Amino acid sequence: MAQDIVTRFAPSPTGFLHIGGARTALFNWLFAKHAGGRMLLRIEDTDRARSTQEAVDALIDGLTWLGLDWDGDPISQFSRVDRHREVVEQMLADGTAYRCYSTPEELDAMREKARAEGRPPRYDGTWRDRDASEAPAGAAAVIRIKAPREGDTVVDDMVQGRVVIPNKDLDDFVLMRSDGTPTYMHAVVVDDHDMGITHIIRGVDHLTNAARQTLIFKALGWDVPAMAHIPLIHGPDGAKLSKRHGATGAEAYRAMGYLPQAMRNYLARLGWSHGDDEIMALDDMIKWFGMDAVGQSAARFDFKKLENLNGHYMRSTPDPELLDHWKIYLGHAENGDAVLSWLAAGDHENVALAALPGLKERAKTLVELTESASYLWRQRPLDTDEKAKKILDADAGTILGDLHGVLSAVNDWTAEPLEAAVKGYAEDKELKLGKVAQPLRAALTGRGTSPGIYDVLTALGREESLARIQDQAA
RNA sequence: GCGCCCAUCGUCUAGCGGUCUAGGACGCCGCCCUUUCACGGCGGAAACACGGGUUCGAGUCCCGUUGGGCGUACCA
Repeated sequence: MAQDIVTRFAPSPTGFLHIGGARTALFNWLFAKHAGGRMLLRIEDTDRARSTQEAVDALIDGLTWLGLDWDGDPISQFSRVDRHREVVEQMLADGTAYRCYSTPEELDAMREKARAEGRPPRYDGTWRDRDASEAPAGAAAVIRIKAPREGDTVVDDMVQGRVVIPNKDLDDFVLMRSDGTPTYMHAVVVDDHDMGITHIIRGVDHLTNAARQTLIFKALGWDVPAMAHIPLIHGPDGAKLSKRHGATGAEAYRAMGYLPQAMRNYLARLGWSHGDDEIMALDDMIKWFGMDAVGQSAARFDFKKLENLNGHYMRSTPDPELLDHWKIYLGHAENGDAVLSWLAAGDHENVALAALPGLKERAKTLVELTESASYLWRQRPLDTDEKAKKILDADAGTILGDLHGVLSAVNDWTAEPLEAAVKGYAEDKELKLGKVAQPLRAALTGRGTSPGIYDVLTALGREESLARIQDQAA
């Protein structure tokens, strides 16, 4: 048996689960599942200012919603500072790291000079070989790695291939700040090593970091994990996905009425493919996933395709399950509470369940589903102001269609005559009665397209009403 | 500036030297189904960034150009 595969998702708590991060998590998850390995979760919270509990909760909330689980407890990087320090001490002792007393001003001057001379703005190694006795009294030092100045550092990447970075472009970067806290670069290496990570899967924006981290691994004499740097997700305009593109957090997609299974499928296909397969069951994704089929170019986010995929999952998700997702959505939607309390009352869940088959057929998102289901809880009759709105018949067809809606709008079939139901629906939708009656007749005589009418009545135990309606139609 | 990465229809992609007059999906257009919408079915327009090589043969390999992206912190 080969060594167990261990991947990790290591986000920094920014207040939400970035959609790019979500895909990184998904790839890590799929890769681990595919290999029967584990995925660990590590919170990169060394930046104390940004690392609030809420931010961490938001991360976990996003992952949970997407159905991405991890093994063991989330690990706080910050909690491991003692170990990070210990390793740096070791490097100091080994001579693979050294103290640097250059001031920020000196560093700035250094970079400026280098840039002016057309060289990469790097630390010039002023303190690289100086003796500690030369240190200015009382000055706080930073600890830098003593990186090789000749040769190249090679990153053998599962996605990017063999990437060669000249060492002269990788300076003696900082491992430990003057306040004694580790930098990201150092903490990542120590943690990945200690956590037994075998495969690092993250965005290409870390590719150069991969070279720097390789230097640390080597300085410590540790094995370098396998790496896979996946391409980034760009906005529809081709620029890096950012706030100005609108939704960048997973929770925003939840609030827009997308299903987690649709998100997973969409995200998986962004940068990864399996022949011509578009819609994939989770089990298939796990079975098929592999880094060799991950592309190398950035992908633009396409809402239309996501929407289409979502429509597919809306239709194919079993009603009880869809109802659960709907409730989750409502819990995060603008006016979801009102609907949620309606659902909680009486046997409204059953009413909703009965209406779902017809409703989900034409809704692409849970937002649309909520909208088209509104006849279920709207107060009737409408107040006069609302009635006063012009009763249009121009786009009548657009709105009525759903005969199944007409029928399920009736709260009590035996008490309320069909005419009242139809009238209520027409009023709801601001339609002329005739416009509703016409297709209703068609449906009742079996020529209509609306599928749910008989099913709903049956589901509601209204066989009696059904018979009556059919009589009436005849 | 320097380093690295990328480049097939509008978008996501298939393609791993000949089977490519380049396939699929979304979107778009038309037709059918349907007295609405949606779903579904059928059909259509739509791409190998450019220039050099290598080769009998290049979307596929190499180089350059152009265009994008990432990195270049005592941020992660």
